[in-house]
Order: sequence, then structure tokens, then C-alpha cells
Amino acid sequence: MEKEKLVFEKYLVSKGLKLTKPRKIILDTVFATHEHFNVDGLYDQIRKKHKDVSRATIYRTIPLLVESGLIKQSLRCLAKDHYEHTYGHDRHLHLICEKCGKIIEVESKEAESILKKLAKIHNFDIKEYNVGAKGLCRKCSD
Amino acid sequence: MEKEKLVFEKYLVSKGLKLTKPRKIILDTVFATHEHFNVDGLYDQIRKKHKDVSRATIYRTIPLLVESGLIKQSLRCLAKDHYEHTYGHDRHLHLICEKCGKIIEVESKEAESILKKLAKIHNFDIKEYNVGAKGLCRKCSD
DNA sequence: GATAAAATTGAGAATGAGTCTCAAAATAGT
DNA sequence: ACTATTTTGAGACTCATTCTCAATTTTATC
Ligand SMILES: [Mn+2]
Ligand SMILES: [Mn+2]
Ligand SMILES: [Zn+2]
Ligand SMILES: [Zn+2]
Repeated sequence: MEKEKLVFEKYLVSKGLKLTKPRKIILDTVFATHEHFNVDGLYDQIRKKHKDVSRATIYRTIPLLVESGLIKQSLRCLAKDHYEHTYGHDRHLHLICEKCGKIIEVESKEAESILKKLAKIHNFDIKEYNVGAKGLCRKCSD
Repeated sequence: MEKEKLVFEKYLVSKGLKLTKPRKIILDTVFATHEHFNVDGLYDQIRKKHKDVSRATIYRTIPLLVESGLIKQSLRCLAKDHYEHTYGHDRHLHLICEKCGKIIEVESKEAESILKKLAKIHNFDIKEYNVGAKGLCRKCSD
């Protein structure tokens, strides 16, 4: 939790911005768990302890967290944008159950290296990738 | 173009629906090119020739095209939903340039088989997958 | 520490893609 | 032609996200 704070603060300072109280609360809540999240869930979570952080500030802070490299927008499969940690997490792909919404995270060096190879062939400079499959999880496919 | 019509008509009949004039126009326009598309672009395209097809009907018809297996929703990386042909197109992955918006389509049996393998390990029944990477294309990375 | 300038915030209005409603038009069966 | 059913276009509605702006907080200057 301290490391994320350092990364964020460093980024903010480099942009002439400050780690204010609301930004700190948002940062802490985002990194309180490792789950994927969306703005509404984050807002509810924050509101349990802090009645004075607004949606507007959350919406304004998320791009800062993305820019600082701490989180990224994840594969969008539902109505709402959602996000996941990048800092401290290896690249992984997602198996998303269409029925129960469960997200299975899978690491694969193989997949990663194939993508890199393909990108090289096309002279494409990969910043980040999203690999996802939709279908039915074990429980839901019976 | 005729084959798509047969597929669509067969699907519609199976659901007790009809291949009406607006649906035919939408089908034709969707398959007039092989490009990815979104509703707004499709609407503009259609309007060049047919002033009497409404957005509502386009929004209503797209799920029918998806259900019939002719198109699918593609990796959403921008604000609007967008779609691409499935009928007559092999599975492929996308390299999307963040700067110019260019989409490079790449086939890869390797990537496909790895995904299948991973899905099997997790007892996950894949209905469809989206593999994509964001970054900079050759032209934009100089 | 008072004062002025700059950055940040919360509240709520505005936007816009996608969905829904409903009356009118098209279609199919008799 | 008559009726029941489906489909349509127009526009109202929803809801996640963005924008606006006045009030508050922070920082710099004296
Ligand atoms: Mn994840
Ligand atoms: Mn494609
Ligand atoms: Zn499931
Ligand atoms: Zn480019």
C-alpha cells in the first residue's frame, strides 16, 4: 500500500499535482483489494467511511491512476467501464462467464510471447493487451 | 451477399420473423464492406440511399444479426459499441493503434490453440474470444 | 499570519449512446 | 375487404460519464 502511494505521489508531483485527501482516500480504496472494480462499486465502498468524496472526484482521479501506471481499464464486457490493478500484477488474460459474471484470471507466458511475436511482425509497438474469452464457467455450463 | 441473406432469412424464419425491407437494407449495408462498424457509421451509410430507415430499427436489427451468427460485437476500446463480420471471416486478433485508430487484423492459429488449452484447464466453455493489443502502429511510432 | 493566486472539490447540469414506448404502417391469414 | 400480428419511425427515457461553476482548500508572497 505504501509503494502505490509513492508511485502515485511521484506521478502527481511530476505533473505539478498534489496528493490531496480525496485522492489519497480513492487510492487507498482502490488498493484495499485486488478485485476488478467500477466507479459505482468504488463510490459505495468509499462512502462507507467518507461521506465527503464525490463521484466527480472519483471520475477525475481514475485517469490519474491510469496515467501513473497503477491501474488500467480492463476488457469492457458490461455497460460500465471497469478497471484493474496493473502495479504489482502480472499480465494475464480473462475468462468471463456470461451467465454469472465470474472472471477467471489466467497467466500465460505463451500467449504473451505469441502476441509479442505477432506485434513484431507488424512493426506494432504494444502498450498493453487485453485478451478475453466469453463463455460459461464450469458451474454455469452444467 | 446472397449467402448472408439466406443465413439471415433462415434465422428469422426459425424465430417467426420476416426479412422486411428495412432489415434487408441493413443487412446489405452491413455486408457491403468488410470493415468493422458502429451504429452511427452504419446509419450514415444507409441514409445515403434510404431516408426511411430509423436508428431504432438499426438498433433492433443488430441483435438479430448477432444471434444469426453473421456478426459479433468486437473488442470495445472506444465509446461506441462496434461490430464485425463473423460469417466468412476466420477468427483473428486485433492490433489497435491508439493514435490513428487503425486496426490491424492478424490471424493466429497458435493464439487460438493456446486459448483453447487454457480454457480446457479451467473447465471453461468458450463461446467467443477477443484478443487485442493497444499501442502504436508503425507509422505512428516514429 | 494575513493576502492574493492557483488548484481542487462537490453538486448538479449537460451529454450521448443505447433502450423503451406507442401509435401508425405493413404484413399474413381468412 | 377484415382482422390479428408484426414491424416500424419518432421521440421520450435511462444512465454512465463528462462538464461547469461557485465554494473551499492549498500554495506562494509579502
Ligand atoms: Mn484481471
Ligand atoms: Mn476484425
Ligand atoms: Zn458462471
Ligand atoms: Zn497509428
